[in-house]
Amino acid sequence: MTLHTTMAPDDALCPDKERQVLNGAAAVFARDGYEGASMSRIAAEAGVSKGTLYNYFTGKAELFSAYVHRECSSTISLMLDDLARDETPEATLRRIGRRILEVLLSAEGLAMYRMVVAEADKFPELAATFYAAGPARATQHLSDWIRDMCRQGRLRVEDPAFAAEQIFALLQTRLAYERRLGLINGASDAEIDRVVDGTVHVFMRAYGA
Amino acid sequence: MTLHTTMAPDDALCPDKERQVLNGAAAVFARDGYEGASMSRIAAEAGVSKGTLYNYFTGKAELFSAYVHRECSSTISLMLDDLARDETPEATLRRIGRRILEVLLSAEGLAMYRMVVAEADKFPELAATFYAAGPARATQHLSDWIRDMCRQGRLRVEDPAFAAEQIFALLQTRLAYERRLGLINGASDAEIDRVVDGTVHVFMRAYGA
Amino acid sequence: MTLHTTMAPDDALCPDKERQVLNGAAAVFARDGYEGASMSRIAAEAGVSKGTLYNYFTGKAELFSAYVHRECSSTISLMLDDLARDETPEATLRRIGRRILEVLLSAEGLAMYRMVVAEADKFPELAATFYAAGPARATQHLSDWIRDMCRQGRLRVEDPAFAAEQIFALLQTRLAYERRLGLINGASDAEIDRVVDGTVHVFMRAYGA
Amino acid sequence: MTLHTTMAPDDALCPDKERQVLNGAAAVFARDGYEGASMSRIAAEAGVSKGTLYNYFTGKAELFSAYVHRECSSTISLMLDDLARDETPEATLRRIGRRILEVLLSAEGLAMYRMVVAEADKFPELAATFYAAGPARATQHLSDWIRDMCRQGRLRVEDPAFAAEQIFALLQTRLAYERRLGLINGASDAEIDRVVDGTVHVFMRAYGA
DNA sequence: GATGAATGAGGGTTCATTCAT
DNA sequence: AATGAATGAACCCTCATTCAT
Repeated sequence: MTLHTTMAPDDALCPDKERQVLNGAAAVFARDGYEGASMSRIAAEAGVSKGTLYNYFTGKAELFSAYVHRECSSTISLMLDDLARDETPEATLRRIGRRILEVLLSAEGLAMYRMVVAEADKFPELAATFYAAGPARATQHLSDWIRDMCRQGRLRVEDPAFAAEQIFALLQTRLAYERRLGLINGASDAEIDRVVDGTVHVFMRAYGA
Repeated sequence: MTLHTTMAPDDALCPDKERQVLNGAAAVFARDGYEGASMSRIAAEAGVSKGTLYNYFTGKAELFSAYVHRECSSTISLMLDDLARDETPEATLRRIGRRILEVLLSAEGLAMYRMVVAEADKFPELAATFYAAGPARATQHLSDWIRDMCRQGRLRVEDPAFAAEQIFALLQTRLAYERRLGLINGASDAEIDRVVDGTVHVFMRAYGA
Repeated sequence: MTLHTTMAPDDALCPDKERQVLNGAAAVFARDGYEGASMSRIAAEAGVSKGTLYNYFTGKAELFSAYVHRECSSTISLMLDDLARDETPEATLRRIGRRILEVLLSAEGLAMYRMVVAEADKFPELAATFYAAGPARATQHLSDWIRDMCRQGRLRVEDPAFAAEQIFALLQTRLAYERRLGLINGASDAEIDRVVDGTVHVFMRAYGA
Repeated sequence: MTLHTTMAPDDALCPDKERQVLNGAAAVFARDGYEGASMSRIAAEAGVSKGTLYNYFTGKAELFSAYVHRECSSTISLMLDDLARDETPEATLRRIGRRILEVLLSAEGLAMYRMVVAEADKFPELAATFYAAGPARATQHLSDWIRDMCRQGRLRVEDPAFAAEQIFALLQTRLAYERRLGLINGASDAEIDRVVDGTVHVFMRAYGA
């Protein structure tokens, strides 16, 4: 039973010192990676004692896993967007493509990708979770839309799932690749537009009705 | 003790105890990543003493750097292939695309990518080296070819460099992504063909004359 | 909430949540020893919270002390037996010797002995308590009996106290020693008889009238 | 860095920094027991760094094991003594009994006994080693002697092995028991004589020819 | 009286690195 | 040039204990 009065705002927060811990973990894991992170630094970052970490998670691995799961549920799912009806396929693709690319380029998306790729062998389950929450969901979304467009005669695609994955891949031209390698630290709107436009252009030429 | 003369065969090899060290480092780094690797294990794997490591490299970071540089010079450069003249652009693209994809899916290429992405913030120079030796070279190669094809009137491309990067991105549809996440451990020829064909198909539709 | 009245059956028990704690402590101490035991495990074993432990005992040391004292008052005192009158000294000695040996070989007696010996330097008072409750009482008992037998002319003993301690020592031939070292996990009736008979035999030959 | 010359005596010692470690371990284990000992304290006591401990032993358990084995090979084996021919059985028994008892009462013998009993469940192999090196060897020795005396017609014993164990048990009357419990810190010659004489007396009365 | 979240010191162990040989 | 013993900081984790609820 926690608090009584006057702490309404904390009420939604305080039961979750676990959240506090996870936030600290997120900051440190994102900065240092799994192996590079230390429980001491996480505790310091979270503003709790080292022991407290172990009151909520059985160890570093489980804390990492919880962090990845939470991030997959929240950040990554921002990728999805509504597919409005009354607009050209180009416009839809441009809008949703931009959304996806922005997530890929975001600090959270980048950190997630790096860690999950780096530790894929050690945490196969996390890689699967990440894949399901991110790329799989995005391409599924795109695939559904493609199928719809085909039905409307506005696209002609034999293998919508594969075509969706090609969109996803095309969005990772240049910017995403360079960002993952730390060669760039962000991207201007113009640069993003360039990639998205390139994706739309190629896709429509290849699959437009 | 007979030494130098009688060991001619070793002579070409032994001066490179450095190579021996690097081979050990390669095995351990590829398996455990940078943070996960230990100098002890590298020494053991290389069959030398721990001290010897420090006779050739100032520390773990430099050893890692040397390993990445070497790998970039050797393995990764396999990506390039001759661009024969008397064949269709499709055939050339298919051939070179396959070569690139095979490197991306190889154990060495995978390990390299994972490490360099994971440690990009800590070793920016290595990320740049990797990028230059791998993606940049491959896309440069493709770009030159595209420009040539345009001159021959067989392709129509406004921004050859960007189009080349799109090819590179399209080749990373599905297989490369899943491999990096450890969701698959390899790919059949048919699967590779599927991706390469998809790349060629989309590219030619988008940029064919 | 109905509380006190309706819980009469528990009433006799519950005041002794202390007992519950001690039972948990007994299980864990006996299994893990003093240093090896943890307050967490004791709380879990007892089915109470960790904090409750400190409501009844000031700390681990006092809890251990209380446990040892209780065990000394209960289990160990089983060693004593009536010394019937109308039977041969051999018969009495055999009966009481068997009783003592069985306690020494019991799980409780073994655990007690091990802990009290292991921590004798850290808990001198407990060693004294154990000694008083166990060996001292047993040998006192035997000593009284010997003196009685001497008075009746059935034994001839100069130093009854010492002779009693010799009985106690003789009972620890083989079985007790091996059990304490974990070389055996128990003893058959025949094995016990062998030791008891040997004790009686030697003692009567040495001190029989 | 230590020294160069003038340390000839250390020459036989210094190759064995392992010995230095073991000596530190001996001091700490003997004082604190296995669980109570800490690798930090052992390192400090040995005058080496904590890391050095792990250059010689894989961990605390192995270090403990090595210590017990060494102690068993050295200290404990002092128990044995020659059995001269031309003296009475009483004299022999008194001499060898005293030797055994002195070892049992020694600081090393005591520490060994306590630890090996306390950790018998965790290190069964060490308990067996201790038993073989100490009690088993002593009783075997006694048993051989008894058999010899029987052949000479000076003792009459049906089960020499068991009788030997009875001697061993009788020697542990009072002094050994109280010492193990920390009730006494040593024993005077007179006290030792008292126990040894008591042992000889009882044994000869029981088994003398 | 009972709880269990929070603590921080200390546990055993591994590490990259140094340096006398 | 090569060794590997030695180091001590830092690692992850467990502990006995406290205290607000």
